[in-house]
Amino acid sequence: MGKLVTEMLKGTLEGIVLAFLSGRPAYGYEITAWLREKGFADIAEGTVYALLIRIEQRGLVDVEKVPSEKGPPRKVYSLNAQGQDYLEEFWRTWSFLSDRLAQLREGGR
Amino acid sequence: MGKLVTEMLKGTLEGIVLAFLSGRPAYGYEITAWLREKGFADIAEGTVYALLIRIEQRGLVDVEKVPSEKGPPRKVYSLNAQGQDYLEEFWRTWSFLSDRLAQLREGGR
DNA sequence: CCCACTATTCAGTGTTACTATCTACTGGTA
DNA sequence: TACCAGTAGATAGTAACACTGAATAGTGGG
Repeated sequence: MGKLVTEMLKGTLEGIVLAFLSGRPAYGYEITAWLREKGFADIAEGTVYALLIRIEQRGLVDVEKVPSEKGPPRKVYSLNAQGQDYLEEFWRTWSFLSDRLAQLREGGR
Repeated sequence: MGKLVTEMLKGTLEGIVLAFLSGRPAYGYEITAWLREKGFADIAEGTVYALLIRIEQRGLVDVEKVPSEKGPPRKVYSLNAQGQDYLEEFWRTWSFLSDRLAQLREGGR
């Protein structure tokens, strides 16, 4: 979609991935494929892996290495309690921003 | 509000300011005050001025220097045709992202 | 044996918002 | 007079994040 969405994704992509992980554990390659399918066609794989490492280092997810039938072992990420808390705060912040924008869009002062 | 909203604002703040300018021309100090009032309490003034310079250089706004009764002259920004186009594309991109997030929030697949 | 697919990592880049500070002009007040 | 608060804008340096492009590694098929 271009540069615009790239900038908007900053801070948001993290929430998107965490929200996905709140549904079920998943590994990087899988998450990338899901994003592509969902219309985020141009999100680079490298971006997702970097993000996963970041949220792991912040202690928002637990990681388990699982052997794969095809290719190298998968790193399966699952949202932990701290991640849940963070996700809730993400939704609060998103709501705030989203509300402001909606108001602004309707010629709101 | 903290780091979360800071990251989310990347790419969005620009749209917010452009949307405001689509209503009427305004100058930096005024925009900052309006943002504060609207709940974006911790947006630094420097951030707004830097953003205005950016959108000016991209040709999205016209600028006029207007003397002020109090303090140095104001730089009044108004959205031009190119800015209008850009704003529309901003809203399209925002809608896309916003829809995805809404879907995801309702336990969407 | 090489290629396609799966799966992850990493170095280097660009954009954006933040912090902190500086300049500059007006009016009020000690 | 000297200083300060309020108005108005500019700028240098920093941190965070997504992107590009390439490398590595394992499996199975032509």
